Amino acid sequence: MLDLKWVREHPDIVRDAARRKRVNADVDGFLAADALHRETLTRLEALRSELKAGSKQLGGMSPEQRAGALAAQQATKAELKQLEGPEQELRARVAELALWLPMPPAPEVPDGADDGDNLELARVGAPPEFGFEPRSHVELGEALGIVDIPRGVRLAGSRNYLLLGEGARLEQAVLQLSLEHMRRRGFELVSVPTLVSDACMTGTGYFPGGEEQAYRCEKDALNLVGTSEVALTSIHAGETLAADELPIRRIALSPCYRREAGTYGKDTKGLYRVHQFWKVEQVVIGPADEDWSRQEHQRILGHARDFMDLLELPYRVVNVCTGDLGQGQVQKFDIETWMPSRGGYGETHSASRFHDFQARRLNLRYKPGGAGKPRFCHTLNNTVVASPRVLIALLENYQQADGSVVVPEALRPYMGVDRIGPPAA
RNA sequence: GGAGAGGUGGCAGAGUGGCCGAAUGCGACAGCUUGCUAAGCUGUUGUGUCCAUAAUGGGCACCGAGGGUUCGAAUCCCUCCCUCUCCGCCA
Repeated sequence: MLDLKWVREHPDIVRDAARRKRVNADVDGFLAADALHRETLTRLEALRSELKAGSKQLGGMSPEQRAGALAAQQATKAELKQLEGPEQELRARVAELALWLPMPPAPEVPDGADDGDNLELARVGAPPEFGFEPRSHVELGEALGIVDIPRGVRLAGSRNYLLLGEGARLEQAVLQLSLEHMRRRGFELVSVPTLVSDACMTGTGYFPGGEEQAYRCEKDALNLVGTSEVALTSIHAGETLAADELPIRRIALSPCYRREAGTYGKDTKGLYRVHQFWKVEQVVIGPADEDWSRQEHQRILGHARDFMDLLELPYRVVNVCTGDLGQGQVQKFDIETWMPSRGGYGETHSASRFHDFQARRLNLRYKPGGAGKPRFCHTLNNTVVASPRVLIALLENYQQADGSVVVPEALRPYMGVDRIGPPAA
């Protein structure tokens, strides 16, 4: 959500943001509906004022005086009734259109149509050189008996999978290591609901627009989250926090559910694009301070980079272009990790900065120090690690000629072994 | 799931149709008094939105949410949500 007063004063900036972000927001439709609504509201409130004053007088009148005054009151009321319907419709229309307005991207966001136009900012580590024909994570995992996609599909349809034995343990090891990694950085671990209300989905910006991507439990009007960001960011919705409570830095470990509608034929092989996965997500709620917000964005990006360094995986960081930016995001950095079977880098992390976009929708505020009025917080989030996607990188980058997979140093205390396999002949 | 009770301002708590945007108390803020602390006295103290403005002002809305009755609703009616107590079920 944008500050609607600001939108009225800067329609060009919003139009430009919509064009560059390739989002379908009806800026002019919004402006027209908004103007008409305010005009209607002014007339309506004038009538209400009149009616109210009349009612007050009626209270002190004698029965004879009443009869005449009542007729006038009823006429005013009839006129009021005629305006109420249109006013409500207009108000709803304005609110609906406002939900689609895009947050203008930060100045350093590159212009572009899609992820092909993202700008590489850094590259860390080198892709491994294999003295043999490297295998994909699917080939490795099936041979080792730790990944079973056909049976996963049998249980729950396409894009489902099973991890078994050392595969499931490797997943738990990465997740546990990441929790410890973030604990050291002062983040509070929270266990959150993964079935949430529409208010949470709308508040974080996933609705309207993302309904097709979410699993919906219609009976209870609840939605399975695609990321724990939704719950984590919504925790203090409707509250006014004290300045000294900020920033709030939290992580959650949760299952994530995505329908992946409209991705038929895309990334169909393996564990890259699946309906259900685990993710440790970092969310920060901070003060309305652009400089702080930018610094924090770098910090949460850093936490994820450090984690990839800990796993000793080659990755790069990209500055996501306007066309690949979400409606509410002001700026986004993705971490892409080297995946030999793709012959390239695949997205494993996404660090977003929202300014006050989510906070406005959630009505998430804080009282600045001193006697200031409450202000909307700034929110940010980034992945710490997501599995099984990270397993692709681990299995493929650490594979050996004999089909075994070396466990990176940092994971060994959690795994109890330094190698998975080799597969039985 | 069944039965009952209840949701009022930062908090506690009155208010059963007009004099209620809401008593009273506590808290908070400002001033006075006091050698310090404590106490006492006086005053102020909700939010949102719209309109006009140089500051300032005015209208409207808000007593869990939405709808209804009425000239007029915190108060009456309907629906929903949430909380508490008891019973049932259950990881």
